Amino acid sequence: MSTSEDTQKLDTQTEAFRKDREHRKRALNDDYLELIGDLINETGEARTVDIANRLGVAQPTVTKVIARLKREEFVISEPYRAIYLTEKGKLIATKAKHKHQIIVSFLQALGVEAAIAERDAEGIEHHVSEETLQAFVTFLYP
Amino acid sequence: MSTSEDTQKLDTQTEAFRKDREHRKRALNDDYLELIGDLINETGEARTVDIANRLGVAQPTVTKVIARLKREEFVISEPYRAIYLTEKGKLIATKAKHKHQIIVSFLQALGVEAAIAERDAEGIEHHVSEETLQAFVTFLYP
DNA sequence: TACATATTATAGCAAGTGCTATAATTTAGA
DNA sequence: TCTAAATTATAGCACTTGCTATAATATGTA
Repeated sequence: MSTSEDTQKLDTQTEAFRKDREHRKRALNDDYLELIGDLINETGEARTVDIANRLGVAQPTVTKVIARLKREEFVISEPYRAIYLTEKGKLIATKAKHKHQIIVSFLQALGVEAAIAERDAEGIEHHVSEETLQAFVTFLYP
Repeated sequence: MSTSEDTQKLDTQTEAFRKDREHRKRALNDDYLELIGDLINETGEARTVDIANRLGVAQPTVTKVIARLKREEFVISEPYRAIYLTEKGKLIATKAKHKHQIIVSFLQALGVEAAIAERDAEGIEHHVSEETLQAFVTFLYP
């Protein structure tokens, strides 16, 4: 392998690590926003206690993350009241849900069992590019 | 959907979130250990400065993570000296590299471009279960 | 050898997620 | 209504990854 190819590989890998760190940051946002969207669809509102239960996390942890999501204008909420999505938040929630569903379907189509597909999708979805997602869709609906 | 099925779904989802948080913790370890393994294979040793360059991160960040990996007995190193893997560390590095390669091959087989496959694999690999990995292998070598 | 350069370690900061304990507020039932 | 239960907010802890600035050590070269 030539020196320039080495450099190219280095850049590609370093870029991959950078992207991965970005994705890790966004992963939690996606999880929260998607879940808040689900709860609103199911019950009309997203309450702190329900978010905490579904995520399997303590309630003050949720409160703290919601405060950040509020700062960043992904959600709206008054003290002691339920949480709602802004338009910005809705967009992310919808995209995340869509991606999630495609990945679960894709894994199941490959023969992965439903519960495991669900578990893996939860982690994978935050790291799948548009291109790869498209490849999944093409595989599902050729 | 019945109440017990709802509960089942809740448990599955909560468990998925729990697993995801575990995986996020391990992801950084995997990245470091796999990279240290690569560097040792390529140059005989893993130096802090090289790890920092490849990850695209500042050198003191690497030093700090290495200190933790040392505490947890994944690596060995003397002050101002290079870093080496323990048996425990080697095991994880080898597994991670194996998984990484399968995922890259799989994505490319699906038609994803090489550089993108590499980027996505970097994130995905930490969240793919044994079962799903096996499904990838079966797809590659039916 | 001695000095300049490269590398590693340390200090100290910011921001984030996670926890428990406890205070404040809302909701629901007697 | 009024009180008990449920819910949310706050305080404060630990730990982690990231950073910059700078000190300590190692390496290579004149």
